[in-house]
Amino acid sequence: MRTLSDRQLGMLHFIRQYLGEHGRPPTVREIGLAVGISSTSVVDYNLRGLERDGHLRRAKELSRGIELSDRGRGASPGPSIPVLGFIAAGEPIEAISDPSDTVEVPQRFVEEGCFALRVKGRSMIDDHIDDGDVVIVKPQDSADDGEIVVALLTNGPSNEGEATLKRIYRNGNRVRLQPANAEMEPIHVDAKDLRVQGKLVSVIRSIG
Amino acid sequence: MRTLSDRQLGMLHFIRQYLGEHGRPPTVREIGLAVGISSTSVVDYNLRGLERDGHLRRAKELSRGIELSDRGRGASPGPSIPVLGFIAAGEPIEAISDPSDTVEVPQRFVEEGCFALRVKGRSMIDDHIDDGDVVIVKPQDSADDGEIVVALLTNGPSNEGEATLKRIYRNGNRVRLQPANAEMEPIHVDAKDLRVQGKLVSVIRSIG
DNA sequence: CATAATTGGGAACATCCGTTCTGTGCCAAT
DNA sequence: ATTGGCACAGAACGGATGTTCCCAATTATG
Repeated sequence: MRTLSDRQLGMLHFIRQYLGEHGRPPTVREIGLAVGISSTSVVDYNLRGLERDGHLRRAKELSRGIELSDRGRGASPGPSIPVLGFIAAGEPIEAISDPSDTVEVPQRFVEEGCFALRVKGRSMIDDHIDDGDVVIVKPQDSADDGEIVVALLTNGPSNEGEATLKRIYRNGNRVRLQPANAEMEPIHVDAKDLRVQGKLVSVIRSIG
Repeated sequence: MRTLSDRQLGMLHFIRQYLGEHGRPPTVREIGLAVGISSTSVVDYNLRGLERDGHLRRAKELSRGIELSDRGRGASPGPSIPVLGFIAAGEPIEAISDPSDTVEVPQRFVEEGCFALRVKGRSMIDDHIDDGDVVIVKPQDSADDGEIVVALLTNGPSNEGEATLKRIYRNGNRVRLQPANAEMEPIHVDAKDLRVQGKLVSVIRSIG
């Protein structure tokens, strides 16, 4: 996934704000005015980028045809938590450049301090977690056997930790991290080289 | 207060539905098309009436400048909605005997009047909807091709309608209902024998 | 360095869309 | 019968709006 430019971030932020304030999407020219773009073609150009990356959808040839993909529309936002990044079994969490990407979630997840990650790819398909799904993770430093956890490998090849989403199985002080994909091999690590960051508590999929 | 004419009632209803469906207000011409008014001036005329009675507000000279007043939106009682029953592709909705089964959902689903169904069995596994998942359904009477809908077959073998969850594909006035399971055959019915009750908007899975 | 790709600006175009004007039929009050 | 208000239809005006074309500046890319 590409990183969003400052302009696109600003546009996304303005669209969300405008929607909440007026209950209708802004026009291309209103967006341009708000983020300091004099030409409608440039707004259109960046809207294409945002649409391609799935941040919004557009109805062709229709005034105010912008529709934000995930988050609730307008009037009363409701409880929401930020989406911290992308995760895919076997790959590190990508830092996300869009701080305004949030999902609306049930209240209790907010109360429990959960965070959200957007699933990239279909590497967790055996658990029926599809590309684009949002997983809700409750922070905790331990987990029972067979639970799906966000695990941080502290002693990997790179010094930086890598976080992955996998099922966890303990065997003495050896730990097996089982991917949710039949074609991927499990990872075996020492218990001391692993830190559980949280446990998967919910999967939320938005259609359309 | 004056009593609203049938036309004004229909317009108000359409505006509310359009807003929920598209996230933006309709244009004058879209309203006219929906309620069977050929002239934009008549729509404008009735919109004036609705505005005068406080049912909505209008921004002057602005495309899609209609905004429903609070009275038009309907209240939002709480953060959870009841699970109405079980559903499985190909089988009717079972009435549920446990009225205490509710799911906590994002606020906007409540505002949009959604209801929830608990998935029974793995007959929708091709869409990665697992046994025990909760599907959130937004009430609407139409759907685009390929969308997953709750469809009511009004002219089935039994006189009572049967509701199923399937992907919908239109072909003239024939409709194909495609199950989400490779081992199940699609159903073909006349468009007049089918009523779309709602569209699948979200899947929520709780772990543990 | 040369070339292409990306990002942006300005203007023009076709259509969308709110508004207004004119006219018609209906109905009740005068 | 005449008047006036109401609900409506059709057409047209003008501004709003999405889209596209052409060109410039910047940044990769070979």
